[in-house]
Amino acid sequence: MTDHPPSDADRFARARRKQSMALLEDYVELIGDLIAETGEARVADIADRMGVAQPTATKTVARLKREGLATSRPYRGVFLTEAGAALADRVRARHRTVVALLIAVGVPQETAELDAEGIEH
Amino acid sequence: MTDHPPSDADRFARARRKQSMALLEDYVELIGDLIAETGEARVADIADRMGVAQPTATKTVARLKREGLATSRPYRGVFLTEAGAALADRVRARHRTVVALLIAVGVPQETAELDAEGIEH
DNA sequence: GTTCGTATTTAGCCTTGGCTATATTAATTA
DNA sequence: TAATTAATATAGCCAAGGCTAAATACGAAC
Repeated sequence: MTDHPPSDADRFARARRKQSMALLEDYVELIGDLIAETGEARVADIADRMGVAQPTATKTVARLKREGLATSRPYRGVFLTEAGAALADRVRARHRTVVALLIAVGVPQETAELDAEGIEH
Repeated sequence: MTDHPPSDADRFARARRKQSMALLEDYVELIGDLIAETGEARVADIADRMGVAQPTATKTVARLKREGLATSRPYRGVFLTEAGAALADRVRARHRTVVALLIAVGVPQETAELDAEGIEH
């Protein structure tokens, strides 16, 4: 046993769980980018890049902290924990892999870049 | 103007909107399947196939009705409107296209079937 | 024609991910 | 240093998509 063929229900449930991680991954990756690019990740920049109001970013950062992926000092920047940085690396690696795969398969580079994010999740 | 390169924010916003349609599409497709297979789409069957509690299915069906995609008579089955049936057709067509594309690219059939749903959204 | 079991709905709660408006804190500049 | 501005945080709202428990309607069987 324990090798049922996956039912619709199973697959939908899995998809829901995946999707719930996706936003956290986006945030963690973006925070890593911002720190790399500008030396710090401010909530305002995160909100701007995510296309979201600033309080929304604050709230999601709070969630990242709850999940042990980030830390922050009030009115100071946001920082990744080791777990957060590791996750950001994994996400970035996956991103590169998917883009490479799409290009290998003949998708134009620009399109590949745009589509990769969607496909990963 | 109006041809900015799409910013991160734009892309994330678009992704969010897409994703908000995805569940409705799944429901509509499933309802179409159930009607085709068994002659009717009962809430209990929908809930079961979606891997969700019955009240959750009821609530989503209510949303489908609000969006003009389905109708239902209390304690009777759920039916697709013309718009709903059209959407189901589009979703199904897209599904076939994606699977075909994956197979053409060398993905084993089983994997293709499983991955298609994720990739479409 | 009641009664009983099953299907459906309703009520009420939770989390996520948005928002706006309003504090509050930090930084800058006069 | 004091005042102003900009950044962050808090409060409180909304909809979606989950859930469980309780009420209600239907259909069947007696």
